[in-house]
Amino acid sequence: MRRAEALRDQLEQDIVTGHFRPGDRLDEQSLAARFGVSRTPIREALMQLASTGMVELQPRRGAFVASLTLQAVIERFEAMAALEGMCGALAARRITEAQRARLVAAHEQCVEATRNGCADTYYYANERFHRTIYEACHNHYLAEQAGQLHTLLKPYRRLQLRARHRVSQSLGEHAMIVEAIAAGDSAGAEHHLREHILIQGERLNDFISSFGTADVA
Amino acid sequence: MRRAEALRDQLEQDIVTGHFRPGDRLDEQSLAARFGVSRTPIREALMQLASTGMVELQPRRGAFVASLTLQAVIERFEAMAALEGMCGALAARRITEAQRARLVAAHEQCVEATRNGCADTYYYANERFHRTIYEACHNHYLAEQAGQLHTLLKPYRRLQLRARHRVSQSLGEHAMIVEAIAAGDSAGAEHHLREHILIQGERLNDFISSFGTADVA
DNA sequence: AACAAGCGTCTTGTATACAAGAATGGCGTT
DNA sequence: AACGCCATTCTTGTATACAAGACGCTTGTT
Repeated sequence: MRRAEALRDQLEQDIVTGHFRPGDRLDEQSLAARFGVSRTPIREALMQLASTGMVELQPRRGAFVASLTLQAVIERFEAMAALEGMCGALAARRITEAQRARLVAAHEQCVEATRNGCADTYYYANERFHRTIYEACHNHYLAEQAGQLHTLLKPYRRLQLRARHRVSQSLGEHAMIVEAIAAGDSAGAEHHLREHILIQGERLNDFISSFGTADVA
Repeated sequence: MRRAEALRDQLEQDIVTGHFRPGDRLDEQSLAARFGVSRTPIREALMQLASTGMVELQPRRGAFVASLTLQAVIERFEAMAALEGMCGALAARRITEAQRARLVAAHEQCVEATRNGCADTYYYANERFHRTIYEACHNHYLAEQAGQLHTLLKPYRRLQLRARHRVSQSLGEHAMIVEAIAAGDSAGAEHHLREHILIQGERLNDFISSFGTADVA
């Protein structure tokens, strides 16, 4: 594998896990020293991350971990609703038997995790749930785009889950989504998935607004 | 402006206008020599184009003008339908008076151009029509993504217009879109826009299939 | 004659060197 | 003492040099 790609993945991990936080400056020289490489592959990795929206490049100023305003996050939730809704619509028509089984399993694991109050397990099951839908739409490009946004919005999704009754509501939405997809109800799957995403944006908005902070970081 | 950005724009133009054709190899050294710069900014420009999908980077093999298979093009039309549909839905609720006027004007110019059989004028009016909708959704990110796909699919859209009766059909679709957006009919705008895009993919499929070529290039 | 293996060349990937713009600190002025 | 300007220094942007993998050609063998 090219070093630049390995570095990209490593940096992405560092950002997602919070080692680097939104707004942090990503100094090329320090990163190069830390990873024991030259600035060249570092720059390449940063540019790739910039193209996914995880990093913001300011000309002649350097790279920063993307710090999205509430407005920007909501915009992305709206776009995500469109993409994921389409995934659902297509999945309802194209899902394979094996994928359907995996979707149901992931959903049940979500239910189980909620019953046990196990936040981490819920988180990963939820991840599998959505990734399965992406896969089931049998549109590589769409799956890729949706997955990218999914990753980008990860931290904000975690946040909105802390809104009152959000988890149990979310489970109900998942149930309707599973049902619609299993029934081959394209329009229903799309509708429920879209609302499922849009609600997340709205709940996040509520949650942030109640703290009065403009920046989600 | 950084040289890399200027080079990216120039290369994009060269690809869109057909100076470089799908599948063409983009040799770093030749490009560097042609533009009188070193390979470094060339590489940067190529990576940026790769992130938009206009260029494909094969590790250790080099850069090629993206040559999408029919399957890949259809996937992108589906994704585009999702994004543009959402643009329409939001535009129906958020469009300003000025934007509405521009939309109507662009539509009328499309009608006019068709009546005169002026393909180029139609093309640019159609461009304005769609760009106005992107703008009217008042979601910068969504507009950006939709615009990027719009650019990427440009050559394939031109192709499907050659299908029988496609232009006049397209005009009818535009009319319904304008009407829905003007009426604030969010669901209607979304539906008509989505179908408008999906049909393009289908007509393209018909058109290509009737020639029996697997590659759209 | 056809195919495979090895070598040479060419291209990409990475490192280093150099240039140009931005930030910061000190000094001077008010 | 505070504000502004200039110089220094640090960082990014670009050029060049070097390394390593891929392709093609030649040559030897079957």
